[in-house]
Amino acid sequence: MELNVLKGILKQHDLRITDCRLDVLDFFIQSEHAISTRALETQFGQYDRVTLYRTINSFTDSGIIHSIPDDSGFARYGLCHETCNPKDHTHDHVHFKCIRCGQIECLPDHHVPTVSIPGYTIRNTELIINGICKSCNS
Amino acid sequence: MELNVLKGILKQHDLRITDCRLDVLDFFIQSEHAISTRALETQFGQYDRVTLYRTINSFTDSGIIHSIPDDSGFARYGLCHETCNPKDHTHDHVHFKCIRCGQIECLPDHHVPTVSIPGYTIRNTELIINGICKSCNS
DNA sequence: AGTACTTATGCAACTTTATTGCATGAAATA
DNA sequence: TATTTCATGCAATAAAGTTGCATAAGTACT
Repeated sequence: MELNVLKGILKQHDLRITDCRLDVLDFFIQSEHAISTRALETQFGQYDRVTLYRTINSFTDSGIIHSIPDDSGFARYGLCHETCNPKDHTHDHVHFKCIRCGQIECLPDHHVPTVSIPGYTIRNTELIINGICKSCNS
Repeated sequence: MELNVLKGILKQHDLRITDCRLDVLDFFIQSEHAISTRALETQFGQYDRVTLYRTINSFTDSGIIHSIPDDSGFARYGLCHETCNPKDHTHDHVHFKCIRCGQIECLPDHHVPTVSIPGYTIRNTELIINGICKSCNS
C-alpha cells in the first residue's frame, strides 16, 4: 500500500512513524487472515521479537487491530474494519476459523446478531465460526 | 457432589478413577464459571502442574470439558453441558465474559443462532458476549 | 486376594510465549 | 538544529505448556 496512506493511519492514531510499524501495518492490510505473533516473528526477523510485541500492543491500544479469541492458546490479531476507537472496540463482524488450514478470517459482511440477557449488561459480542473456509472447500 | 456420581462420569468416559481427576471434576461441577489452568494450580497445589495439565487434556479429549476461546491468551475450560462426545464437541450455548470480575460463564439457556455463509462449510459456532455479569450488576 | 498389565503421577528438564529494565537511537515539536 | 519524547534492541526474567522417564497406582483376570 502506498506509503503516505500507511503514515496517515499511524498519525491518525497518534503513533510515531517508524519502519517497524509501517511494515507491520502494511502486512496486516495485505493479509486476508488474522495474524499470529509467530507469523510476525517469522515474517519480520529483521526486528526484535520485543519490538514486534510492542508494535502489536500499540496497535491494539490505539484501535488499529483487535485481538481475536481463540481456544488454541495463543493470540491472533486482525485489522479493525469498522469504526474503532481506543476506548471501545466494536467488532460486530464474524470471525471464521478454518479447521483445515487453521487460518482465521474476518467476515465483515456478516454481522453478529443482537442478544439480550436479563440481568446482564452487554458491551459487545463475538461470533466465531469453525468450519472449512472457501479456499479449502474448492 | 457424591463420590459415586463423579466416579460414574469418569467411567462413562473411559477414564481411570484417580484422586486428582475426582477433585478436578468436582471442582468443575461446583464452579459456575469457566476455569483457567492457573486457577486449577492454585486450587490444587497438592498435585503437580503437569498432572493438572494432563487431567485437563484427558477431560477435553473425552468430552467432559471444553476449552473456551478467550483473547486474553490463556485457555479456560468449562463443563460440557449438552451431549458432547469425544469426536464432536457441539456447544451451541453462549459464553459470557464479565469485563469487571473477569469470570467467564456458560449460559446454556441461550443458544447460538444458525449462520450460513456461501462457500463455507460450518462445523460449529461460538458466541462470546462481553459485558457485566449478573452478580457484578447487582 | 494376588498377579500381570496398563495407565497416571511426580520430578526434572526444556520449549514456547510474553514481559520488563535500561541504554541507545530515532522521531516529533518548536 | 536543539530538545524532548518515545521506539528499539539487548539481556534477563517470567509465565505457560510440553516431554521423557522412573515410580506408583488403577484395572482386569484368575
